[in-house]
Amino acid sequence: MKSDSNQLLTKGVVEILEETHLQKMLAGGKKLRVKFGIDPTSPDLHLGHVVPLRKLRQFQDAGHKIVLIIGDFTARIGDPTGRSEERKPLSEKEVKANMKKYLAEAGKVLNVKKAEVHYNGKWLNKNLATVIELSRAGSISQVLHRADFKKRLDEGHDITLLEAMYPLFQGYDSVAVKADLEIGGTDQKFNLLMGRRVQRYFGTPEQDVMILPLLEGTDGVRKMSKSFGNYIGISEAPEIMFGKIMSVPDDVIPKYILLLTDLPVTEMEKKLAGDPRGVKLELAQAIVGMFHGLKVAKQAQAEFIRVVSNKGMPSEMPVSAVRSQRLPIIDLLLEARLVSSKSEARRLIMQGGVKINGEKQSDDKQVIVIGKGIIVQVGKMKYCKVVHR
RNA sequence: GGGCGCGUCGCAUAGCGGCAAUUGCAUCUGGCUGUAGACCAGACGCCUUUAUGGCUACGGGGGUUCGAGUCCCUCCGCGCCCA
Repeated sequence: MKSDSNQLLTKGVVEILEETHLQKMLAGGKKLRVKFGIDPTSPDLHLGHVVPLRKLRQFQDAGHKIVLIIGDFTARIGDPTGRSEERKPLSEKEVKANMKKYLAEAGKVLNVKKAEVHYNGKWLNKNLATVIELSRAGSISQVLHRADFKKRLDEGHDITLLEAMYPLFQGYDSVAVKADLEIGGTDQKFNLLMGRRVQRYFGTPEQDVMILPLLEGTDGVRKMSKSFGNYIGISEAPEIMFGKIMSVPDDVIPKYILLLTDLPVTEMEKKLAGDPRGVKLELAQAIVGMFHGLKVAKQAQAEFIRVVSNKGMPSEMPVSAVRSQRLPIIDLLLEARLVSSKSEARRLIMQGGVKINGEKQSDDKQVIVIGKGIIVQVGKMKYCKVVHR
């Protein structure tokens, strides 16, 4: 148990403010209220989201209270962190539906039932007086100094006053829920610290802040994000998830081990030098196991080795039915939805990317007889069984 | 309110009137491999009788021209500067 509380503040943590204050609270046996903000616009969780969720779980296991804040109000403004995305206002219904899904997914890591869940619209939506008061808690110069605002202005983009208020709004959440500690990624540092400022302004005790690293995506360079297309979703099919983890560049593997698993980091790192593939298989199994169970993870691994390493056929593949018993190959590919246009089909055949029953096809004009069903392969990964309807 | 500028393939960029249109990233295919990673090569609007072929495309609409992403007018959207 002792070593646990050490790990709590150190493992996979970038920075804690105020660290000594937090240590004192823990040493005094205080049960903390640990705040974590959720964006209701993207219910699909990926491994990047799992990093803070795991940390929250650790706090939960140590007996602390997790307080989840669903930013239905702040989502309407859009967090100006990072790039400017178009932000469609979500209806209440959409938020509810998204959150149901989110909490179900988060439940694979966190014990959601034991956590408090709040919508920040509850205290921000109707209270103009609070909002006015809030706009005094921060200053223009302060906001302008924030790194990514500055960057955006320098790049010739604009920032609305409302966006500038974003950090204050979400900082007020800390007042509303009496947070002792807030957890977030490095990109959230400014926002997290604003929580402290707002709490001070409203005369309540200031929260501590724990900053966690951002996880790189499958490209190993940029942070994992849906818009970069480098994410590994936690609801993805086990085999897909397994394959994606295997494709992550080797040098970020230690980080994955540290942030996403309980595997011994230094030991694994040593092994990585000699047997990278083995370490990655182990990692992939641990992560897939976390969401799908160990048994499924083992199956996924076997499947990966069979299909990818040994270039075999997958044990299961989608089935497509086409209209006719005999079809020109191009129409066949199109009808089976393996390509999106005839031009693409021709191109793929030209490039030698199309196989039928394991045989490479090079004539784009031939007519294929379906018979009792054929196995069509496009590229390395796309398999499909085609039958006559 | 005044002055200036910008809107081109998923994103980003190039484009003295002859353009299916440059380059980078992403994507896809092939090769190679411990991997679906890296690296190398190629492809990347659609359709076809594959052709010095047809059609559709450069924010919307109109115009000039044999010919317009490129010039002109106008509308929409975005930005900068001054007030």
